[in-house]
Amino acid sequence: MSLRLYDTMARKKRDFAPHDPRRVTMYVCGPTVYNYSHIGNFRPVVVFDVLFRLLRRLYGEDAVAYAANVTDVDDKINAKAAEEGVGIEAVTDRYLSAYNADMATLGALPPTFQPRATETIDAIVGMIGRLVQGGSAYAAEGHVLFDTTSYAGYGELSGRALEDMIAGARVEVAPYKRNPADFVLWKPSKPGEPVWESPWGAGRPGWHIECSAMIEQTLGLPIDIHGGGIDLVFPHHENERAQGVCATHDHEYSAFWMHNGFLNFGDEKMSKSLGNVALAHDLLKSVPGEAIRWALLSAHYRQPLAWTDEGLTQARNSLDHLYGVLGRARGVEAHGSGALAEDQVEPLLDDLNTPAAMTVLKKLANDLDAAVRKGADNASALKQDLLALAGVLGVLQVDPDVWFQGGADEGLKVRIDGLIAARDAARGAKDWGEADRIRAELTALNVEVMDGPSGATWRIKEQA
RNA sequence: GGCCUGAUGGCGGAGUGGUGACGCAGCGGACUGCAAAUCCGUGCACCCGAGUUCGAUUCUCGGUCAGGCCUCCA
Repeated sequence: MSLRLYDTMARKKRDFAPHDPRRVTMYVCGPTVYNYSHIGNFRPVVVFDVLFRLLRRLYGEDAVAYAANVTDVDDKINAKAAEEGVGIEAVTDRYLSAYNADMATLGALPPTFQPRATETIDAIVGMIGRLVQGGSAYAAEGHVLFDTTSYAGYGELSGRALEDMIAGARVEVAPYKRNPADFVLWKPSKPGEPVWESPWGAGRPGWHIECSAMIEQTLGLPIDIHGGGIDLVFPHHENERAQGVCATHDHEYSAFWMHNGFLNFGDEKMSKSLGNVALAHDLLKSVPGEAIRWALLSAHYRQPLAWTDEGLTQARNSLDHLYGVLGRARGVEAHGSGALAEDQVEPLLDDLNTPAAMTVLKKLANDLDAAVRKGADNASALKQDLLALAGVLGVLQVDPDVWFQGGADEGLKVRIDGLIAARDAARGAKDWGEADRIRAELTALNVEVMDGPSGATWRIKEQA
């Protein structure tokens, strides 16, 4: 079975075939770095990381070029920098490094490229120049605007007609626009804001053109897959596509458009204006990144995902179970072909069905557990399959001890080992009172003891 | 107002024109000094109405509800 992906433009699943199997290209819209990102920002990060991992398995580790950009020129960044009385680099550097650190904690591989808008200005100016020359864009009062009537395909991606948009336009139309739907490619900077030279006057790029130029510079057009949150379909991706097609005289800009659904926070939409933000940066202080990753993948990427404490707890419980199996299978050496078994990746090949893939993963884990218990000889193959699938999902990548005991520092570990030894001695002497007293002491340390045939093991309990 | 999604058991969540996955939680049992972990057992959920059909949760139409986009919120 081959990879099938839902294409927003076609509004159905299509068989995926890259332009060049030796260089599969994927681009995902990244953050605007003016603050810590809330958890919803990381859904596309994790979802497209799974796709990145899957493509690497299918086409080869070095055959996939994945670019995730960073917008580091923007009104909000300017505002933040002004507020703090620092240059925009101070703001963008701070939040970009936090973002990258959080991304790593969530188990996302670094993208092949992480282009920044400020490092792409030449390419942006060049692309705008081509658009002006080709008659798709025009300069007016220091701005350069894209002429939406110049591209007949405008509206095809988001499925809206230009007339509808004009009729429904609620925003006051700037006087220098020829058509209400025209959007800015270049605009003058306000005093004190970052500024770059251009043939149309000093200024800075509009948001949409940044992405198109970064794609062209890092991956080349057209690309195979363009991803992002579903809210970006219009206007951002519609505009990108219009620019990209007009600037390259190509018929397509991206062969596939993929969009992940929204993350909801309880009943309310998660939004900064409502103030119910959950910053991933804060969440990661108390919840393992892997549990957040699991929770983010527990619904199909196109479905809306309700973000709740209970969901996180369920994610931790599932991982506890899986790591428990791996711990018991510690002595089993995983070997096999190393290839992904067809029926096991099948859910992922079907438009990245991560919940179904997780079901397969749990099934493999249960089979492995039973095989280990019975000493069956298919244990190593099962372990191999389990780890291979987990590798595509980007989970179960650490030693079970790290998962269960990762929250303990060395001093605590020594203390715990001492208590366990004392308790073993008491149990050996059938002094149950003493044994239970020690267990209570361990419980107070947030440690849970598990007696097994080969001695007691322990783990850090969840921070409830 | 326009366009577009979705509605599955206590919770999460796949999938399918015909004996309703799976996980979490719960309950009963085994095991255990007692626990934990593990194992065995246990759940008769597919928004409403009409239609198509031998048969619909799955297809069609209508409705209700929820959500998204239409404004540089992922």
